[in-house]
Amino acid sequence: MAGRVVLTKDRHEPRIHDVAALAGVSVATVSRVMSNPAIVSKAAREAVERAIVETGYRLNVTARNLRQRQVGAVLALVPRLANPFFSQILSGIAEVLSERKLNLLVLDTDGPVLTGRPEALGAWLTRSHADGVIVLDGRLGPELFASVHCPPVVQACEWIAGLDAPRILADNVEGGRLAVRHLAELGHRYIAHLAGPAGNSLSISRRKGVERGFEETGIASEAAELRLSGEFSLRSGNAAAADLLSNHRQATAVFCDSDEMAIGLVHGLAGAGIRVPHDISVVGFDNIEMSAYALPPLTTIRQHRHRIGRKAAETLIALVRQEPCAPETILPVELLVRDSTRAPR
Amino acid sequence: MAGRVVLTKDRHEPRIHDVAALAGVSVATVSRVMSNPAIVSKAAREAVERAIVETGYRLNVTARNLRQRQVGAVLALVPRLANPFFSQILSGIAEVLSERKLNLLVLDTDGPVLTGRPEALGAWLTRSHADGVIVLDGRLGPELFASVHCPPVVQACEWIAGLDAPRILADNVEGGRLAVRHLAELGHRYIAHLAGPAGNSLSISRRKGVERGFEETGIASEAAELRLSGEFSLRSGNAAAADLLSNHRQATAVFCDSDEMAIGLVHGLAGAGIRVPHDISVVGFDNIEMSAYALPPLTTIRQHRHRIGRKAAETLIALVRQEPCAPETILPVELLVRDSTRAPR
DNA sequence: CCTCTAAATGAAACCGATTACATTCACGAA
DNA sequence: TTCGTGAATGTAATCGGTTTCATTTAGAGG
Repeated sequence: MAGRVVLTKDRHEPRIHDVAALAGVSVATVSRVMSNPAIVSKAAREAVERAIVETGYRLNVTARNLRQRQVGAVLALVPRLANPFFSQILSGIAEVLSERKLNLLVLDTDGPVLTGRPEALGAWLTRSHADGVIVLDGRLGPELFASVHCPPVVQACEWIAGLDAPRILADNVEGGRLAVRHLAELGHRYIAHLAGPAGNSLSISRRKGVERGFEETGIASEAAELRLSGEFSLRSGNAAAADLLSNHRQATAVFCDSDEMAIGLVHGLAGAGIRVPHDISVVGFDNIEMSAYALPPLTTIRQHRHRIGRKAAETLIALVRQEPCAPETILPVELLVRDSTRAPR
Repeated sequence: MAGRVVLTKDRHEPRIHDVAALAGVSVATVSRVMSNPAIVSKAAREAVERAIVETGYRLNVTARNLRQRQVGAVLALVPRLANPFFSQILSGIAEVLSERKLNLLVLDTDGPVLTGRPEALGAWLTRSHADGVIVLDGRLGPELFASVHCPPVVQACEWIAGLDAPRILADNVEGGRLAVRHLAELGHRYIAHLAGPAGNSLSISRRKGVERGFEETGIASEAAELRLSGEFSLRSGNAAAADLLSNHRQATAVFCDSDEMAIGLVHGLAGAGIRVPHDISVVGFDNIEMSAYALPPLTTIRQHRHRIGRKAAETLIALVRQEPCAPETILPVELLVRDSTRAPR
């Protein structure tokens, strides 16, 4: 009997056709039961549902995607996947996407395959690879996304000059301003700014806030030139300590463009016998989880990375659906005062 | 005028058929030029290559995947995407995958869509969703992966009891042993162990190493019951400080199952006026980047997370290709001595 | 010149779904 | 009875490639 052997290994996975045959309907009806049950009669629907269970049928997503000319996935371009800063944004993105049954694809733009030849990235920026792209790397060139093959793009956190795609940003200007005002109110007049790499979009905005803070508090002349730069990392923060001590001895406080740099800086200062906040005050940026547990716990500017990720994903989905969406969304930041700042001696 | 605009949006993207027509060959030849150029004549190949450039043709990956009955993607199941620990493993995975032109799909098993109903995960564990799965979450049940629809699975870091899939692990036993021996050699006899959640596979292995260390150094009787537990997080490490101080005052050293717990613990102890390593020594596990910059810099067990990720991806690829692969791979760990340990007072 | 073989190529089936369009049917109105 | 209408369903085209298999072609050997 043909029907008896059901569980042989070599029999192919059940397809929609098999379900249809067992339920005694056409494949179109089976498809409708899965996508829009309301339009099929109760009898047929139940027969199909039984047949699905009985055959152990699973939809082939690739086939559906081909027909519907979609991919069912969104690509996230992250500068350094190993960096905790980004993982929390990704987590926000992942949250929204999985609600929409979309997959999250991750590409490390600093991975060995891509480094050195950014044009290789172009191969991934295709409508057949992803329905949309979320860029977290501000270093990429705008021309990469200019191709007609490139799906809709949203920028989050950092932004790319010349790229006309919606941006989801923290209020970096306000963050810089808050940090400086906090320090100025404590009585600091010589405030150094440890920024990111030259040209980084985050640092540019924050610098603007810093200078606004200087003006508002009337300390522009003293503080204006106390500038350092790093690359957001612990290591570069640590290295900045030496720079600070040799070139900017008058500084009594440092505002850092990332918590990691701040923690690295504190470490470096400690190595030179300088204690925070006793000798120098330090303010970070980001409020990474670690900052609350650092010694001393770090005063910092909190940005809601998870929320940025969520908003970026939501904006991208709107963009893909051709719904209207704001060209720029700025999410609020707040100052968290902990123990790394106090009045200068 | 309708005809005037040549580059209208509605003209479909070029397909393989268009390339073939322009090059004056069949679609089969075009396909061969892309997948196996060696078997087509030089003349045809060059004509096709020209046509590809001229039309701006891009392969539709979905169509190819459908025909080849593959997905071109690997799914990583991570417990908490926002946790820096996992991002570095992911980065290793991503590296290998992109070398092989495979996509990395990420699913946060702690995301709001999945929490509370792990069976929802089953929908993703299908051959049509991914060619393979890398599980980083030891809390999932083995039955999830037992379905005939589930693609090949590899476990990394943590492992699931009862799941018969290759495992890529750090040498956790040796890590526990190294930590204890180091402390014992410094003269500690009352060594507490701050483990992960009860039943966690990592903690079980490390405990085994800890006890081996106790025996080897002859301190089993003193140290055996100095046990604490947390959940690998900063917060739980911080909370463990109170527990330690109220229940295990005699401890002069603590071995923690993660650097994050260790840093949280140091923070909690500092709040109670206990200084590390002056009053208590602390050893961590993982060697997260931050541990070198903590105050004090943390003595810890280094595990090569990036390498674990790479190895996991490589193993999965072998598995998918039905090549032979080891059921268990153990990667070495090493002790890094920094400043959070010293002889007891 | 004929035969044989290997290389190059093309026609058409195939992957597994969705969906446009046609068809059937039941029912109420004319 | 006849017709129109809308709901339910089925047939077949379609998405865009890959790959099997058959055919053509070129070159070597007899």
